[in-house]
Amino acid sequence: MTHMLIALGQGWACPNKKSHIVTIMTPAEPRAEPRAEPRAEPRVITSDTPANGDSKGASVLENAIAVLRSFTAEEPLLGVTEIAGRIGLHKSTVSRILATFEQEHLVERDPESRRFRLGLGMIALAGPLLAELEERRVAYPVLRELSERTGETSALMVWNGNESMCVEQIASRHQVKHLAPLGARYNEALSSSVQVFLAAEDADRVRKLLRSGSITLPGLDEEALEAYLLRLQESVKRGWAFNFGETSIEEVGVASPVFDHRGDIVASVLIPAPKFRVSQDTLASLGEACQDAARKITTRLGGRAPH
Amino acid sequence: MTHMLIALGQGWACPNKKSHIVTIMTPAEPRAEPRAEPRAEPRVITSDTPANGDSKGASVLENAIAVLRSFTAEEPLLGVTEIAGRIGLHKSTVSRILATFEQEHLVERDPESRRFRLGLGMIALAGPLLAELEERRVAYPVLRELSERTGETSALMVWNGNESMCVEQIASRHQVKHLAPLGARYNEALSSSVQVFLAAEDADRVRKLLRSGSITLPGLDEEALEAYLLRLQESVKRGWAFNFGETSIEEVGVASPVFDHRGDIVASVLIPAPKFRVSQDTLASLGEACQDAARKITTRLGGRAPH
DNA sequence: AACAGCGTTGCGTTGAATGCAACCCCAAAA
DNA sequence: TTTTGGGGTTGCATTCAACGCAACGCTGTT
Repeated sequence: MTHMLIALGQGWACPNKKSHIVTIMTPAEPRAEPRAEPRAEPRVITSDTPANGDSKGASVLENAIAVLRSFTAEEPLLGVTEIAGRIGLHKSTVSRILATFEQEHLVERDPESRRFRLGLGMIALAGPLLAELEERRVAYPVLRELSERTGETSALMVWNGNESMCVEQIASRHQVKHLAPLGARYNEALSSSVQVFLAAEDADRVRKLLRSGSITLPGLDEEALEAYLLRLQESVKRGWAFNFGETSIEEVGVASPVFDHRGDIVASVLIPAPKFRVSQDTLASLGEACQDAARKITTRLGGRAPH
Repeated sequence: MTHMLIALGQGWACPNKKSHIVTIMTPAEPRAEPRAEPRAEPRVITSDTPANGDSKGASVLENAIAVLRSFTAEEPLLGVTEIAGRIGLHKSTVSRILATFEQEHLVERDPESRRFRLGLGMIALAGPLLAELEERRVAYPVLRELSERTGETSALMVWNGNESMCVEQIASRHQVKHLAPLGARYNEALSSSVQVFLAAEDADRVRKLLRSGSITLPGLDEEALEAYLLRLQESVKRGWAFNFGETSIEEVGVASPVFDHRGDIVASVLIPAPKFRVSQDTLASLGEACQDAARKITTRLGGRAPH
């Protein structure tokens, strides 16, 4: 148990939740695409492989989205066959989907390698959304400074679909680091950013979420539930929440809330880090740095802590 | 003719073009969606309306993309019927498309209004792309300062598909202002940002582009073409290009290039403004401010002017 | 209470997405 | 030079799923 951390900072109090923030669920890890084995098995699509589970019954749209999702920051350039193999679709299908996307500027092809990449049309699509996410841009320089200061990765998370989702991230300068892609989602109760968001919900709703399994808490029973609620309160008082290797033996995390002008929580600042690099003391200092950054963002957003 | 503007600043010289930058075409105005009349005519889809031109032959994918495109920064919340009316599809079709998107987090629904908005899944999709567009984030504070200083809208444009496309924009504080949505594309030769990009191409390629009509120049003939090429050179010397009501009687614009470390052009800073607010003198000062901002961004990108 | 507008759902038809295989193209190997 | 191979595209027939329709459920209004 790592509960006994010093309560410094002055915490935040239970606010009501913000507007456009809704519900879902999922595991935590790099989060593989819902469909298709990451790569392995080139999928020998012969007569007896009508479509194994994966792409089966998937509508064009779902397939198309899967195609778009196969582009990542690490591998921005992909070939038709490559994509087809990964998501378990036929070459020709993928080729046609890509052709449509290309014509709509959602993908473009690298002139030399002849492979595909996401096109700038995506920006246009996501534009209206990006415009709304004022927090992102405000947060960016603050996160940068935070990562500079702590040396660790920092991220801006929002609560969406009962999951904590990453909308901005600055990579740690260290070799070993926690790095989740933009859009990664987390729903473990013990994840520090999830704690921050749940602390802003009222207790009954938290109970319901945990009981329903939307938010996962290992060894869930009534006792554990109440202990968890207590822990949330402590986090509020402390000003930041932590996860000391509780979701994964190798990871720790601290998180702190960002509020809007109404005192509603709109985001949280998260610092994930490899456990070996963080002792309980350094965890506390990370927590304070995190809280500090979150406050800065809150201020720049014209927000204020609740109460 | 507004050619005789003073040549101050020290200009930039002809660089080679940057990597992922390709080709297309289109008109200039707010650029209505390729498909479907903006709104008018609710489309009385009766038996004798098989599908008039618009959605005709449109694949599911194209329809789906059209649905996503109907969300704008001005109208982020849309209902099924509303969307269906605009893009000329059946309610049920749109409803089903949205259902799929919702399940993939690409749209979500506003709890109270029950209407749809873009979902954060879009961020995840566009993420790999956003990560690449380092220029955007670097440019943001600079643009903000630029708009602050000039009072006008400022934008970051990139060259994509033989069109100049907006990837970042700060709105003017004035009531009357030029405002194009993120992702808006321009292909008129006289548009100032287009001039900046073309000035970075070699003359032969520019000739080809103009002759092919990919880039539009009113009254195009050999003479006009050579005059245009000369104008590009002047822009380079001056350090910024301008468009003094030449694409539209009510608009003016100035633009200046942003370079990467190799001296390749990667973007341009554009200040569009209503003509009535800008004299030739103020145009020059806008141009200088623009150039200044572009240089700042270049520097922060670790870039340098060519030569 | 009746109405009107909106979103969803079942159903039958038909059109379009799929898988396949042949083909094209480029590049590396022979 | 020819040959071979991998990757991408295209024509075709099949079949499945997307479409339009209309009926329904819901909510808020007159």
